[in-house]
Amino acid sequence: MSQLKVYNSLTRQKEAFESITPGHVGMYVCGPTVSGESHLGHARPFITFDIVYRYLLHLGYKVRYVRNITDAGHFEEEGREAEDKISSKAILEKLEPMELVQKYTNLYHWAMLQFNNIPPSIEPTATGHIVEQIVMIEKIIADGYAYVANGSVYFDVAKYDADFSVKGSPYGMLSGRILEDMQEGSRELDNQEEKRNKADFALWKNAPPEHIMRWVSPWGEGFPGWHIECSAMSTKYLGQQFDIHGGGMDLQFPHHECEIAQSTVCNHKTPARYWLHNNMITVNGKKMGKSYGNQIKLTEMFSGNHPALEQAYHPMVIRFFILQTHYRSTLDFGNEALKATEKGLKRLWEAYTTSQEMNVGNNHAAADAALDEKVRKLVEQFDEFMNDDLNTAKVVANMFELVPVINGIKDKHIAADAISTNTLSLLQRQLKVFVEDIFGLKSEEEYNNDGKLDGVIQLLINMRKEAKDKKDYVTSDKIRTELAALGIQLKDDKDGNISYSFA
RNA sequence: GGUCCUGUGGCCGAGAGGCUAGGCAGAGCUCUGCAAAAGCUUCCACAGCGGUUCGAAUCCGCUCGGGACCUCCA
Repeated sequence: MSQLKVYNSLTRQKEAFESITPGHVGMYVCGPTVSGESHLGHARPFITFDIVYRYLLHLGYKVRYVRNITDAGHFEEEGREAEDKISSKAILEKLEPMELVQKYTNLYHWAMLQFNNIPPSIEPTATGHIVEQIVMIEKIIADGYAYVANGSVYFDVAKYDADFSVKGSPYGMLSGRILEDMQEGSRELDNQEEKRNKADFALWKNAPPEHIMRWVSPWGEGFPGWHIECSAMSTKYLGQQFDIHGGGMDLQFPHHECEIAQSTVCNHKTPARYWLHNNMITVNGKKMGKSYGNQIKLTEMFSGNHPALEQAYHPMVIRFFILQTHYRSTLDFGNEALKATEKGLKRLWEAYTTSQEMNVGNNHAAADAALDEKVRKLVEQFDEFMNDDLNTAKVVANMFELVPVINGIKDKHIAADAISTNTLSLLQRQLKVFVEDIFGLKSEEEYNNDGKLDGVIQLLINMRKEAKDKKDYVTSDKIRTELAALGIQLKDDKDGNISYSFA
């Protein structure tokens, strides 16, 4: 089998993946800031890296997957002005800051569950690692790469760049920018006068009196800077250098760039070997994000309760929508596209279910050698495509090519012995592995079916069958029509059975 | 202004020198008591203009369009 290759943002090319410790992988992914509700755009990295996680497990690695929760510091409430930090929001809602954070953390966890994302091995919080962050900042100061100003601490980017460029780690190495180029276009920010250079970034911020979230530090009461938590927590749980660091492309600069600088000063090596970045979800070609006010919250996606939505979309539909494109391409949101995904997923899932119930028979020689070969190839390519920078889109395309074959066998349109037992069982096995274990798809029915419903529907199906046998089409059509009105679709199969699905 | 990405059929999207994915929608047919589902067939592409090449959607140049980052951001 081919070897896994991933596109490394650091080197701008696909590279063979080799873990530092054979058999083990350490992966860090930037998690959410829990000052507000997650939106559709947030779903992408968490689903993308869930696939990465699942695929690495499939390859047999033991993976420690760390995904943080940013619940402290300097961040903004969605839809509010810049100065409206978590603290003032808390006052408005008469909530403790941690109460607010808890609320959105719970909501986030709920959404992750809806998507069938496997929880990370460790989910550290920024507030739980204030000490680690302070220790790290002290080390950076001691090494001379940070300075204190009015109770805040800033990272000295110019000095870092000068000293580490010669060691092969210039500031900007990840995002491909050169320090001098960046000076001109940057805008005015608060407290710029405290910084020696515009490019310097905060490691620790002095807390103004009204800021409720504050901790004692060697520099006075304040809160950690925007980037230090990831450096502190990834080092703590994954070591000075680990295998994969993931996140959205918009985090590449400055967030990941700053992480590299901080960690490199402390640990003398680039923190992660492979940097993976997923692209954005767009709306009419524009990134879905705070700044554009075009985001659709996940609760709205699931309920359909948003002006831009023509209907509700099931979490599995969204998951599949994301899988149908390569993670490094933008993905344009649209009702038409989502509906197409919904229909496609339904067709795929039904064929998948059929494939798992199929009797593989016992014939060694395929009657239709060409078809047998085609099926085998389509299945074998699953691994090949995933190994090529996790190309889920191509795997999905192959799965769809297998659908007519599966349905054809079911309908007896394709002879039972056309495909060998070997190939059929390979198909069964690999479909299950990829559909359920790696893609993490699951039946929509599982969400709202407690088992009793199935019994009731089977009863109605039997009644319809009896009516049909008696040519009592009035009764049989009534059962079918009224169930359809409830969103349950009956289908007369070729073999005389009746199956159903939820519309 | 700087750095970088991108432009594929009605829509969403793979592909990245020759074999021209896939899904949805449209059209026709088959099966069926009817319908649905399913199956089969089919229409519709590589922004424009040049260049390289035996051959370009794919490489190069220009033009036009879209976008990301440089500020919190997945």
